[in-house]
Amino acid sequence: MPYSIGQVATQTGITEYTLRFYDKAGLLPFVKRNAAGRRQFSSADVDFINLISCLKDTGMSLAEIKNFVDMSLAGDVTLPQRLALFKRQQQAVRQQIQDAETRLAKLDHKVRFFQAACDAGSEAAVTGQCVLPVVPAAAETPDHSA
Amino acid sequence: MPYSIGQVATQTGITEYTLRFYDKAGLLPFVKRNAAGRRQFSSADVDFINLISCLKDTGMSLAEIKNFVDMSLAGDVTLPQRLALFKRQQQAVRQQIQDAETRLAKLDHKVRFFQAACDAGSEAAVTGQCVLPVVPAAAETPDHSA
DNA sequence: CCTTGACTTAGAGGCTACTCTAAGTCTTAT
DNA sequence: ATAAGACTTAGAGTAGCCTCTAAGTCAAGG
Repeated sequence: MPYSIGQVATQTGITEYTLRFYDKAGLLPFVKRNAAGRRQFSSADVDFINLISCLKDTGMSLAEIKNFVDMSLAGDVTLPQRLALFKRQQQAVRQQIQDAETRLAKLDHKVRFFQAACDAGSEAAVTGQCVLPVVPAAAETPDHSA
Repeated sequence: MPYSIGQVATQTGITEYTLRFYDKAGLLPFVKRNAAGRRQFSSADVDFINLISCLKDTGMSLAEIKNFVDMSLAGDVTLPQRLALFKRQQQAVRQQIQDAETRLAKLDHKVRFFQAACDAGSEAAVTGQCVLPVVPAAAETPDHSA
């Protein structure tokens, strides 16, 4: 028992507009139509759409995803390429996590800085305790601007 | 000794175009000009630009960053708001890391699936061992397509 | 003086990924 | 039969973020 586009939109949280957009873009070549030309999604289709969402969230562009879809349609010959693609994406996500952790550390630093500044009631009071400068402080230099 | 826009571009990896774009967008109101109207970046400016990069990488929009810049210029009154902003962004990044880990697990699963499929030489051979279906398999159903 | 090259501006163009409108078709219930 | 509501298409519009062009200014070297 197939699903309509509206039902899939509800299930996946992707709007009908976007689903049609993906279809137009060649990301959903497997979706069947009924006699009236309406899309009929199987639950395997829905699962695949969720996979697309997942890939997109890892930072894969629609073009790359289309590439993967095309490979999938091409059959078993492309298995090694698809394996390679997922390994690459795996690495990419690992890198993303590392980068995010680096940024988190910077944010932690900032939070400590602003906590101290808030407690002290002024930024100038804690400047110098923080490596990351905030706006060339109006408080720090006597100011000789125009 | 101040830096030119070209030097800052080299140092930060942000193109001159983008730096000017950021300036136009009000993200760099602190950058001074020389008599000829050319931008002169201090090293504090460069540090701040790196902070902007960092915030952008955490998913903050330029509009939000502008908001932060404006608050910084407004002085110590906005310290609590800035603290709150960084705390929010900290939480956002923690969430991003969690989400990335969830996706990484899915990718790991996919890699295992395709590794098995590659070893077996066909997708059909390992289908059913994987929750995430790949394209409504040409291999699984007898196929009655056009 | 004149060229080279780094800078200035305003504004046009481009890319990705939607998001929506318009006009029309199909399905279902009353 | 007809009205409501979910669907169809092509194509225009939007948002965010650059990216570049054109035309001009300025400083230093030959």
